[in-house]
Amino acid sequence: MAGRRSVVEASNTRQSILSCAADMASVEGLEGVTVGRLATSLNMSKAGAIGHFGNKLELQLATLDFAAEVFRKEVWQPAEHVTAGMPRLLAICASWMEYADRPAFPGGCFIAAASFEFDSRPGPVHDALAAHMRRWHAQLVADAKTAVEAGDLPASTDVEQIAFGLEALAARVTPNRQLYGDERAAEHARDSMLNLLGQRTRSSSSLA
Amino acid sequence: MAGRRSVVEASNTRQSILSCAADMASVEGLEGVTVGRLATSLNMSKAGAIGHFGNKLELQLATLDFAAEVFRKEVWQPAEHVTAGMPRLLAICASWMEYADRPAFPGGCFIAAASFEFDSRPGPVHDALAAHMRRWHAQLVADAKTAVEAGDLPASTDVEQIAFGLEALAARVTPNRQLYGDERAAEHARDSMLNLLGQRTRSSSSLA
DNA sequence: CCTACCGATCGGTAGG
DNA sequence: CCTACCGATCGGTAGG
Repeated sequence: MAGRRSVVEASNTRQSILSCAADMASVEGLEGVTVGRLATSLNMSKAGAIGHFGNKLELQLATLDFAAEVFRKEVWQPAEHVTAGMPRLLAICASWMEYADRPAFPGGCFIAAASFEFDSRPGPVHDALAAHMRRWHAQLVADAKTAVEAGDLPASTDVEQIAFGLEALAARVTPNRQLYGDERAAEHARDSMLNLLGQRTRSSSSLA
Repeated sequence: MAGRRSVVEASNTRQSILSCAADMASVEGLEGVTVGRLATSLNMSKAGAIGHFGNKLELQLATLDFAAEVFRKEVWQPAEHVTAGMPRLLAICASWMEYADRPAFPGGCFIAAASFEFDSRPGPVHDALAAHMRRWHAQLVADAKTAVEAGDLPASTDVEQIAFGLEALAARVTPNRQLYGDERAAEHARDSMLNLLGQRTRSSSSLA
């Protein structure tokens, strides 16, 4: 083993560490990832694992960014080039629910879990998470506004309420499936989303 | 200070410990409550604080039950004697959103946070939490069924979807308020709930 | 990226 | 309900 590695190897190692940290954090929380167990799980020394980041806070921030990038690629990127407004809202809901149904991390959606872990804990992780979520929230609000202007949502629509509703429904998929074994959680979320968007099709009850 | 206390005093102490533990857990998670900091916060010794429960797991289970009882009293009890079906669903949503808007614990709704902390962590806390939530879920489903039978919801209604949607919307109030300062989170949740229940009143936008 | 180490805190217990 | 203590693990660092 051992010795210093090349820049490329170091970058690969860094990604491996972040992937492992994100997996652990999705199950035990971002605060629950300890340097010791992370290193053991990677077959590395503690100094080797944490050295790429400096300290635990920086590791947490890097892990959050890693998971946020996965989330962006899986949920937002597929809908990026869809027509703004209702078409894009529906595309986002579709990719979001596919992701919620088959999450990239063993403990389920990382972002949803982190938003409950750090909502009442001030600090850099809270702030970084809020910044990510504000961007996504603004995107939902913008598309809802466009949908109103296009006449796809009633003029009386509260676009903030729409965004809130979609976020709430998406986040609940993991806990409801994992807590009381509701295998249809993503389907319920999807149907409720369509309901909030006025696309009430109670019969179209299959995913994908 | 010190010395053993009477049964009544011990019971009071026990409640004080649980109240303090629930406050801490609502902010830092149930796993984040350490015996040492709990004791310090209570001006007690570690042995004094944990002695009432035996070990940390038993403390966690007792804290969960404590918070669940607060939740039951605040959310379910006010609606207990309301007519089953849609009237009771609306009453539950009302008390639920009042509670979400003014939660009993500094970190917000304890139950919602715990359901994200323990959804992917097997063990006694997961199981106890799931048991509580299953009871509440069954209550929502039962009232939704009654509402369908009474004609207050369409015959095609998926009652599981209704329960899922209400749970999702209620749980999201705390994180959205605390992460990006949405003071209208409870209001958005309430309006979305009414939407899911077919009581779409986009103009009635004031709480309580 | 490793070994070897630091002080602090963890959950828990013996004994009073 | 306290003091005093246990081994284990925490985050972090020096030095190579």
